[in-house]
Amino acid sequence: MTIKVYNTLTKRKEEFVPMAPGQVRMYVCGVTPYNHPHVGNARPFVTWDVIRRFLEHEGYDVTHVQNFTDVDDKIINTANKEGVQWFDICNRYIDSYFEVMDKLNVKRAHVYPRVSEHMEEIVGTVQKLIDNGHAYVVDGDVYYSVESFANYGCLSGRNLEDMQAGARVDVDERKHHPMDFALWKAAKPGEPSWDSPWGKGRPGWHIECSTMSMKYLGEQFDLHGGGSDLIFPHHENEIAQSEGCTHKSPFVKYWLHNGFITVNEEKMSKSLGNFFMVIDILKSFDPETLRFFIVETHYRSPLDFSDARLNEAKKSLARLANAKKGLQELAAKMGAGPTPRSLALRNEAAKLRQNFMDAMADDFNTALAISYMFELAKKINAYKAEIGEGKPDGKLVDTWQKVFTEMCSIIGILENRESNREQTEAPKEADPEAAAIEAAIARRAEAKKNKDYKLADQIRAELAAKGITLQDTPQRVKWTRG
RNA sequence: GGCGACAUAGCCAAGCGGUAAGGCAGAGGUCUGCAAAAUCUCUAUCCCCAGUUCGAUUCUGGGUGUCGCCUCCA
Repeated sequence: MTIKVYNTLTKRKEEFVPMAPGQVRMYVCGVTPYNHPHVGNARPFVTWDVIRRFLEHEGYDVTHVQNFTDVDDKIINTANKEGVQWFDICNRYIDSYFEVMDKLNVKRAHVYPRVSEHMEEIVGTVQKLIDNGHAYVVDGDVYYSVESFANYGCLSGRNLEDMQAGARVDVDERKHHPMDFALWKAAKPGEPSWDSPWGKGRPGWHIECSTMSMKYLGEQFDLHGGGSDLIFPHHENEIAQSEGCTHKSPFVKYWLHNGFITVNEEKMSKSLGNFFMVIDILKSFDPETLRFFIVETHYRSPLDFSDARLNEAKKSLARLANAKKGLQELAAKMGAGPTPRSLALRNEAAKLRQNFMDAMADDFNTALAISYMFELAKKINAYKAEIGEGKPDGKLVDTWQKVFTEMCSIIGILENRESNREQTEAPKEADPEAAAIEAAIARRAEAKKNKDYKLADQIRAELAAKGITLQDTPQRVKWTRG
């Protein structure tokens, strides 16, 4: 199947053809571990997880590399504030990163390189850029000379003159050009530093990604992703560094960028202080709901975050979960032979599957793809109602289960993971009034049995007054505290 | 100031040349002692103005509005 991707580099949707047949090498910009991941952080990783799942589904052998920027001002500041070592901060929040992403059902990357573990290679890249005439040394700092790289601005669609005119940064007199950026920063007192030919210091922000991506994926590779705020300067600089180093172009064939999560239509970011940490969201919503919320919208569109939106996602997801449950009930019945109706439904299932795959192949259009999951759910529910107590077409049920499971595994939802159950079930066990409530339910059942509906309704009303909602089901009476 | 994106039903959100997927909410029905839950059915001419075209939500130009990047940021 031909996959199309929107390439930021060319600003077009292009046919995806990996450099080596059957293999995809992808690099995703990871986090700076100085705080717990917030919802805005979660979006790219869920997005890239779905991309990876789909590519793997299509038979590609995917190598996924994602960095940790563990040498950074924000980390140093946090460490100083807490009076601990910088690496203590990193370890704490890297652990938190994995904990959160595991809950969100994000597959682990194959390699998680850290800046602090690649100093030799980084110094090597900087040296090479100096040797190639793309960088210069000033007082222990090393800067990249943007004028030395003809293609500077190719990714972000800017040119040096425009940027200079609107520059908001203070001009450092020592730089050859105001837009020149640091590859290596001379050490300041009290900061972690590493040895280099230019004296003790630490790497600039952008050089790590060039160095580490090339180390693990080669001098040129297929996919590079991240939030769209990274297009400039981070990814622009990566291209300048990597191509300046190797003289091979393109450094990356396809650049993909996700849109932002906003709050009240404003970008959610740590600097604006309007961010929500994932661990806090998970106190009131299960991780699958958050994942579904993210994946319900196309990855390049902005996505506004709120409890109301999350609640909608929760209800939508419950609809799919119900269909899945219905399907399992059908499967438990064990089937009969086909009917004209069930044969037609089998064909429709194949069509829906194809539509789903086509949507995914069109720049990973999860929003469209998921709409076919809902259509499938509707077919399942309708058929289940039609046959009532009768036997379903066994092959139809098999087909549905296969298709539904396949769709779920690409989107990464409804995969029966333990973590999804944890919080929906747990609070009830802990409810101190559980015994009293169960007793009231038993009294109501007795009243119903005697057709004393007045008493039964009264008991229900009393519980409702305490915030307990009852739900009669064929098996038992469920109750929830709302 | 420079660069870029977006504007579709009450809300969210796909589609991007042939008269609008899906979800939430709402209305009506089924089921249930009644509810709840579940489920089924129904609900839009696509910001404005010009133009291209047999035909535009979809292309072009001009407005208006919102957002992002240019400073750490996913």
